Amino acid sequence: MNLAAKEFNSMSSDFHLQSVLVIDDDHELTEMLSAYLSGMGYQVQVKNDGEEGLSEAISGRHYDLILLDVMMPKMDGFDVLKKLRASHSTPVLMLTARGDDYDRILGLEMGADDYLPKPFNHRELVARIKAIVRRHNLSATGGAVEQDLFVNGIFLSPSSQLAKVDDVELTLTTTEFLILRLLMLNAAQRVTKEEISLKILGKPLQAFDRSIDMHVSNLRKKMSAVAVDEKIKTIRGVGYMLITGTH
Amino acid sequence: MNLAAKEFNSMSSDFHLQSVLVIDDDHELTEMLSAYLSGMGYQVQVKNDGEEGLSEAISGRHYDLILLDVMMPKMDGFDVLKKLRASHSTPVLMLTARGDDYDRILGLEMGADDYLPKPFNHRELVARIKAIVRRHNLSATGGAVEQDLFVNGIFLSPSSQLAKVDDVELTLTTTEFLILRLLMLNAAQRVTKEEISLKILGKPLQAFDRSIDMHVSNLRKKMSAVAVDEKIKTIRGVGYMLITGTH
DNA sequence: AACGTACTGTAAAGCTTATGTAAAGGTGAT
DNA sequence: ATCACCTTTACATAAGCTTTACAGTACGTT
Repeated sequence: MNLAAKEFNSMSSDFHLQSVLVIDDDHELTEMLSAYLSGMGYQVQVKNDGEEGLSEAISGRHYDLILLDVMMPKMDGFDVLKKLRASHSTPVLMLTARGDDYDRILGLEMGADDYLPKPFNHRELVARIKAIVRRHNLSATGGAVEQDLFVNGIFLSPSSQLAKVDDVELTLTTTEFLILRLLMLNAAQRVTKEEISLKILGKPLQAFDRSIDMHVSNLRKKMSAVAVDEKIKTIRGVGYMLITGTH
Repeated sequence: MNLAAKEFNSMSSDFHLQSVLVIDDDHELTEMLSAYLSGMGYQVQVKNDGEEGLSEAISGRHYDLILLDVMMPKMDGFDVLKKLRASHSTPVLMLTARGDDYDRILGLEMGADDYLPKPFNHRELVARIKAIVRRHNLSATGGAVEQDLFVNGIFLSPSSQLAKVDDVELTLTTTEFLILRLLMLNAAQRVTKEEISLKILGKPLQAFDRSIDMHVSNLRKKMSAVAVDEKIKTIRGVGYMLITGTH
């Protein structure tokens, strides 16, 4: 599972965006993080010092992820993390600046899920978030059960990440699985590439970006090896749509 | 009607920018950009240094897009972007020259909506502008659900981009779909070609431009293959009108 | 009624851009 | 280091928008 997994979990049960708490005293950085993550559809809360950040983190409000700076006045990231871990197991991604005490970072096993050295670009950030959310979801299995889907001969079982077409099992990658699921959840409705990119790949669709086309192409190839009829329709200039067959 | 226009914009594949701010100290380039963008019907404002550019950007005047050079004297593009982001979320396309500080670009990557390395050609510029505006418009209208329409035996479902005439499904292009939709939203009312051109094609109607006639012609051809009665009436010298049948 | 003009219908050609996909390249996980 | 997978590149193809060309039509004028 990747970044989209959480969002896609909540899509089936309840429409509630993934929420992220950003704790960093660098206003420029938090502005940019906020803009970027909001652009990805997440609800973002920003706190610009450790104390405020901690009280927000343990306020009772739910966060799916906390981005936590190490170097901050008053209470630094390690202190925040220590106090937070006393009561919460929220995933934490630590943001470390060059020059931070690497021995301390490496030596301490305080429960941060990962470390991301500054400066970082959005690709690195997305990759780390994916990794964290995946790990966290693996251990937190008790949550909402996702419904199996069955549309036009395609069977999807999210709990086992199993896909069958006409009773033949397919081997899909996680991304392929999630795209197929998004299309099935919106069967017979247009799904834009922008939406797919944001929800599944976790990044805005860039000009000349062909990766979604490739995933869809691979999906089609795998499905057509089993069933003859077209399952995914192209809507030129817009995106894709799952064919329901009930026209 | 305003509402309809807004609704329809959210599904149009092409968006018409109103105003663009260009911030670059290269006079030659800004003149070229200004000429080119003006030629496309946009209102273009040019500032040739970072400070002026920033104050213009936050002056209160609305801009749909800012083209921002990285390398400038006094205040460079990153500084402008940082200060701008403190209060504005205007889409920004950064223009980066080879030799710009690549680490910095990576580190601050998430502040801008896209980067365009110089030198660039017009096609690439247009493609990236489109991508940015499309993204921006999507997040602005993302949740809006568009209503199905049913007029005179024609059924339109925007969510599936499906059109049926007398229960027979039609295969329409996006432009045809949008024109039909505009006519249905204004059923039994005259819709000028000028309006169709502006709203659907995103450009003013030019002399001798026959493309709308062609789209309507194609629409009629597809519909008449299914239903015998005329659905679209020509209003000579004005435009077209959807016939309601109840007259 | 005949004529002229401007507009419209539409087939066909031209042109631009989006898409499909193989192959190469890159990246994180193991 | 290897693997699995995601992304980018490159090119052929398809889709569809626009232009061209010409025939037909409305409509006012003579």
